[in-house]
Amino acid sequence: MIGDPEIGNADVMDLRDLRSFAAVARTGSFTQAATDLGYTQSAVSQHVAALEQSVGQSLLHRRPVRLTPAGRRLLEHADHILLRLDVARSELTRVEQQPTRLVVACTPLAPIARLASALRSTRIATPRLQIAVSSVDGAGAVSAVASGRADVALIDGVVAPGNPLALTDAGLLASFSLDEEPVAVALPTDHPLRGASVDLAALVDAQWIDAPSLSAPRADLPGWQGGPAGEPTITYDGTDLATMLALIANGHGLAVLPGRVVDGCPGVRALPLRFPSLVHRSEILVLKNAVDRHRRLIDALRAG
Amino acid sequence: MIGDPEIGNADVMDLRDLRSFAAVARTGSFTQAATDLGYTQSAVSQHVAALEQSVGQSLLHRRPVRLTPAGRRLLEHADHILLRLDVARSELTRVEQQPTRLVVACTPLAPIARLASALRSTRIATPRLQIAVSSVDGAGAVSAVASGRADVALIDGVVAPGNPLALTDAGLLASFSLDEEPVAVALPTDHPLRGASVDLAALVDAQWIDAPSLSAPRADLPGWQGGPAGEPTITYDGTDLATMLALIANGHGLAVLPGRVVDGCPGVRALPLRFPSLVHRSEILVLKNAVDRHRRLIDALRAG
DNA sequence: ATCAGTTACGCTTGGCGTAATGATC
DNA sequence: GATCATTACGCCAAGCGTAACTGAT
Repeated sequence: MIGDPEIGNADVMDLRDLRSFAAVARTGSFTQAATDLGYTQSAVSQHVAALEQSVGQSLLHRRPVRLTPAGRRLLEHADHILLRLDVARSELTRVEQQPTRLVVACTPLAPIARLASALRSTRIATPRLQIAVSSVDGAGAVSAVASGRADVALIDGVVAPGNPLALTDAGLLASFSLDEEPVAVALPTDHPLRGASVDLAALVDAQWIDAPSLSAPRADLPGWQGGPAGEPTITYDGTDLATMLALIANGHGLAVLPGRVVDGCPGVRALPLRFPSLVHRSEILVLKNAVDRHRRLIDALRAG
Repeated sequence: MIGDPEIGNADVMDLRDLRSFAAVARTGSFTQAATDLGYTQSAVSQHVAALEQSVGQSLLHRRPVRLTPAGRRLLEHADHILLRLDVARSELTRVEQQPTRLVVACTPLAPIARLASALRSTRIATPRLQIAVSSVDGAGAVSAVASGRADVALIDGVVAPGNPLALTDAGLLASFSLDEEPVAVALPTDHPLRGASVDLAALVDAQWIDAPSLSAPRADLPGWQGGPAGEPTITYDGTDLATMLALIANGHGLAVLPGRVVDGCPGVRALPLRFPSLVHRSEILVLKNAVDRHRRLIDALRAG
């Protein structure tokens, strides 16, 4: 019967399974997901197995762990669901705390200076107000805001001009563009490449440093097409910009970074990107519910 | 730690609890929800209790069963989550069935005739194609499409002109406007009220027939303000339009209905509504994923 | 007194961890 | 052989139903 929604839905797809699946997909490892969630590898394995049986399809290739097409589809839903669950929980457990604490989640290259001046100009920063800043990746920022661990997030990323940052949003978050600044390829000063600007395509064969915690990995850059498989890439997993620049200065590889942070750094020079046209964009992220509450801060930030 | 989404989320809010809670909120009864879901009243009671303990708040007033403010907030999230879960499941369990069967969920006053002619004109109705039509309410139609029990839904409702029908959508459904036609107050032919048209406000004290399965109850009409509590109202729970019109013709009460279905019916006349300005709107509802698959049908329906 | 939701209680099952097994590099 | 996922198994607890209980009409 079409109109009867309940019969036959007995199999309700456990949320623990979904959470474990999402964690495995995110980390690429059953072991890592298990420690993240406080489970045993065994438990996570059982969760994913249960989920796969429940939907009747394989969701993950093992060894290496990668999503199947079905897994990719499910993950999108799972992310939305888990995010909304976070929001629901944080909405309901909201202790009506007086607004003496503003928690801001930031990605490493987000414009924290703007935040500081915005707080000053709006006089939000009364003595009774505390600010906690913590480096998180984009997904972490979304999660932090959704779950109420942070009130707002300042996030950044490299995208085509005018495009919003790509986030898993379930229609619950509002984001406001703060800033778009030029990006450049960061090179050692003694690098042979000269000229006023450069095509990314001209550098496919170069050695790159991916710093996924600091900036989008090269493969995720908009307009980046494949490139030859197996070309060497160094990965730096930290969030320290100085370290990253030092690695570049010492010839370990190149990276795409906002020009601002490269300029004036010894041993490194920035070569503006000609194509594809990219910008380093910053956004402020707030729960839709909370937009009004943070209106003044948002406006001050947007005003610059 | 802000950036670590996983620690402390141990309490994952069981989906069964959420489902039971939503069912209770929908039906207004623990007992009814239990039978709908195939549980015992006791189990549903435990589910809701567990959920309330989990969020630390009362979600439902009992006796009569009604949502608390916190419950209302949670229900919105729960509906979205359960809907998305339905979509996820139906996406993954999609048997790659050849398109020989088109299942259409319809609300009682939806323009099925248009569907028939659209099918003829697009020649979708080849011999190998079957059509199943079943009456469902708006929420049922959403659920039917989300879970894949129906491919498309034809839904109707009374709204202010130009406004979409209100549905719990998690950003997964696409709806297309088909039609807006005038609504009228249906009266017995011998009713004393005369004139070319009528204000709803002039009829607050009249006897009404609410037919929630057939049309929006009066209290849900846009622009309906409260009205005196306790005025008598008859309820007809069926979906049969002829019965409804017979009730009106026999003086049991008035109702707001699309003018089209009233005109020409013996014993009943339609008085156009002057204020508030309302229309009977029809929409076609499809999973966003499936819009392309059903493009021709949608276009044909919209063309009229 | 009846109806509806809650609480008590026992039983079953599901889900976890430990540990052994298997596969892949 | 090391690493990582799966399977086996036992144990505990979560969750269900039955049935007694409570309160409201």
